[in-house]
Amino acid sequence: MSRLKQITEAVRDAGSLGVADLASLTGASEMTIRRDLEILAAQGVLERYRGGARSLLLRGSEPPFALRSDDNTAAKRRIAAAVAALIADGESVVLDSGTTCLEVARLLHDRRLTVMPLSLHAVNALSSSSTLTLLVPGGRPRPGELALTGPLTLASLQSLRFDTAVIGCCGLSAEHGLTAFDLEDAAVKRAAITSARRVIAAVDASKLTRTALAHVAAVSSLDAVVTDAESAEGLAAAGVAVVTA
Amino acid sequence: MSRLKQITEAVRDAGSLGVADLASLTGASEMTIRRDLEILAAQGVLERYRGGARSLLLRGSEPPFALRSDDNTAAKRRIAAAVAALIADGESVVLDSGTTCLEVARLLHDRRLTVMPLSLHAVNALSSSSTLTLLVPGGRPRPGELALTGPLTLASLQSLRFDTAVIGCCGLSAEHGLTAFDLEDAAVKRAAITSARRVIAAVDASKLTRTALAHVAAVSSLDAVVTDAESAEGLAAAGVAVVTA
DNA sequence: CGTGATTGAACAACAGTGATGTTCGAAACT
DNA sequence: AGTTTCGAACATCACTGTTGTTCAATCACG
Repeated sequence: MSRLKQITEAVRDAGSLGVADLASLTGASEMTIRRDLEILAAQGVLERYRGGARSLLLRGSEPPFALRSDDNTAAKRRIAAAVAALIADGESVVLDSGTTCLEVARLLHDRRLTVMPLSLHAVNALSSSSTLTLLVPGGRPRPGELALTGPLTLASLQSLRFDTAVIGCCGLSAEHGLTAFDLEDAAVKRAAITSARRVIAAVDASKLTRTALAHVAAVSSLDAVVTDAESAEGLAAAGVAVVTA
Repeated sequence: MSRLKQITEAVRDAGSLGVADLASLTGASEMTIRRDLEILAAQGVLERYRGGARSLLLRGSEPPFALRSDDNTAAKRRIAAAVAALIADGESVVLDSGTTCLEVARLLHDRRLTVMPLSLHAVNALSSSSTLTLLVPGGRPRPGELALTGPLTLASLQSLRFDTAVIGCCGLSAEHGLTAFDLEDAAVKRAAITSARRVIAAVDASKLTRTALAHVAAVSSLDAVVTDAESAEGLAAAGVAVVTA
């Protein structure tokens, strides 16, 4: 586990912690801790005060992108591979934001497709491809996440029709459907689902036990769920094709 | 001068050249030349054949972004600084593609502005800013240049009104006005100019002696021209404020 | 179909970059 | 005023990316 994540979690659990505490916890020098705190403060994870830092992470919010990106990479890669296998050459695809979908983007780099990613991370991963047609939606990128949101994004989606939408999410359950932490993100995901003929959700096991604030769509609007969890009976019962990666 | 640019120009001037020729010309090993040719072929600069490469650069087209980006940096920085000085805090700015405008983007990173860049390079340069409101236009990024073009870009521009447009160009003269190499780019530039109250052109001296294929706008639609050239009387006579950086 | 030239994969050497620790003067809190 | 904390500057180290070398495979041409 990276030191930044270790610090983030320690500060979150304790509410606030001193620089010396974090130095002895991580084994790094105090100077390094200060540099880390500066980075994390810039990401909005915590707030510095003289001698230490206090957490800014609310319950029900998400740790920032940079800290999630190398979480569970093995599972994400497996899920992403299964999603990529469901997509046929020549299709047009709208690709949601988030770390799992970013892995999907990497696997699509050399395919022959039309792709509209909903985050700048995925745009960057794909912008060097010479085989696919890359479409960038308009919008305001949320800091860190770089997920595109707002009226420009919605307008871009509404003017197009895709074969497939690949949606990541923060929570998924048969009862509450697809949920997201961010309200604007939820609106974008909804627009992406509406503009696609087929909807694939890419969901790692941890998401199946969680429900986030904003409702995106009912399970019935999904065509397939790709997951690494074995226990997805609830979803299968709701009439969705469950693909286990 | 970088070896890649040296190779590009040598091959362009000779039409085609052998690997051994390029190795002795640059002083690098043949293996390195082969690796360079692979890179340049991927950029569409040239075409490889067994034993050498032949140029694909047409007269009237532009060398790719990666090769222009560290050309004349000193002049570009000066021009960019003068442009940035013309922009007041709180303004909304649409920022054209190209290497000069990318320098402007870098200088705007910590300002309090609303900025819509027309190339992904500038988007990336600005996406880590916490002070400015970044708007991404939709569109299809042109390979290498990463300039956004197409109907999505035009729609994004048409739905907004900016205080200032900062336009780079490929050619500028009192007689032929502002010109660009790429037709789609020209349409985007035109839309940017239309959607802004004030138009600033950022033009290094080499552009003032050139005219490119696509007409963008007459000199009279510009409010100011920022350049490093001394001899801009023609433009001043046409009624434009000329700022010498 | 053979022969010589060309290619690219694999490895080694090297330089440039980024991360970490240490020191020390300046700033901040008590 | 005294103590603590902070961050700039420099040294060190690991790592990454670039270059060169070697060699087996491939290609073009006679």
